[in-house]
Amino acid sequence: MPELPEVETVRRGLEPVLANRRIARLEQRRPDLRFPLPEKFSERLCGRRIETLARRAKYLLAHIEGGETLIMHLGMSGRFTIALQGSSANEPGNFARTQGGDPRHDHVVFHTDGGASVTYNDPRRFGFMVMTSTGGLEDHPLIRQLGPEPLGNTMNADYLAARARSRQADLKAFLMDQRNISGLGNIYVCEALHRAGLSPIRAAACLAKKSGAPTERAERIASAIRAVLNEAIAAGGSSLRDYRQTDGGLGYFQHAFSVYGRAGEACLRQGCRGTVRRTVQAGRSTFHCPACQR
DNA sequence: AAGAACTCCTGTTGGC
DNA sequence: TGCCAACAGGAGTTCT
Repeated sequence: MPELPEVETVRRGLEPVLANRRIARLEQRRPDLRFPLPEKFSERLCGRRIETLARRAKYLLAHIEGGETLIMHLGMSGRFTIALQGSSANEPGNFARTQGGDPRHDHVVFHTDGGASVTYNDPRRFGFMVMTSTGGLEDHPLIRQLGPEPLGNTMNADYLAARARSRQADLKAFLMDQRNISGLGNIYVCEALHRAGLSPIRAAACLAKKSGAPTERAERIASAIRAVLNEAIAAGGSSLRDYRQTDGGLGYFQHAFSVYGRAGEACLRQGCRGTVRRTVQAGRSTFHCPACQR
């Protein structure tokens, strides 16, 4: 569900209430999400200060005083909601349901010494939380294999070409694979490919010349990825079903989609008379315009 | 070793 | 109205 822009929006929402605060109390309402929650979860967090709240790819990283890092992933339906002391947002009723989701799926609640409570809600439980030593974070199995941040300096046409050279997989699968480039998901891959005018079913190897040098297509997809992500972050992410910002508010980038969810509608590219088509790749929906994405 | 299929889980939607 | 299949922003595991 949440891709990089949504996770970054959540990070920005949580940072003011979590960074530099201590965990006063932890409510853990079930033993596991996708994986078991950390051993002695409460003991390892309570009384400790969260030094910083960072993001890597689609992961939130809470660096905890004492040398541990809490790695959190929202899966498909994970959501964080903040309730400040004296607010009624966490009490039963329609208001809470609208803001934070069905309370039956409130699995973990962090209470801070600043009087805020942060609730993790996740109906499908594809999300997870694991703890690891901060020193060994880069070697953690979940982190080690991640490709570069799409908004960082190392993600560029040269990198993509070198990585995609001689790859048989199609472009969409290549960009969805977090080992190649991290943080993209189904929505933003579809949007970036449309912006770049590239077909999702073209072989990834088209990004490189025989020499390994980047093609003009590689330049186009690299800048399209950056542009789409930056615009989506500026819009607070995309709200389709589950996703909400930490104040319960909606992101609004979904109104700026060029292809995602627009099957049968007209292509929005200037001068293109094509119609957006939905196909299925690797069991996931792909939206693209066959007329202008080649 | 790359690539594809299968899997986890709940909720919503659309067709009959 | 009910029932059932398809689908949903992800990605680890297991196969070929």
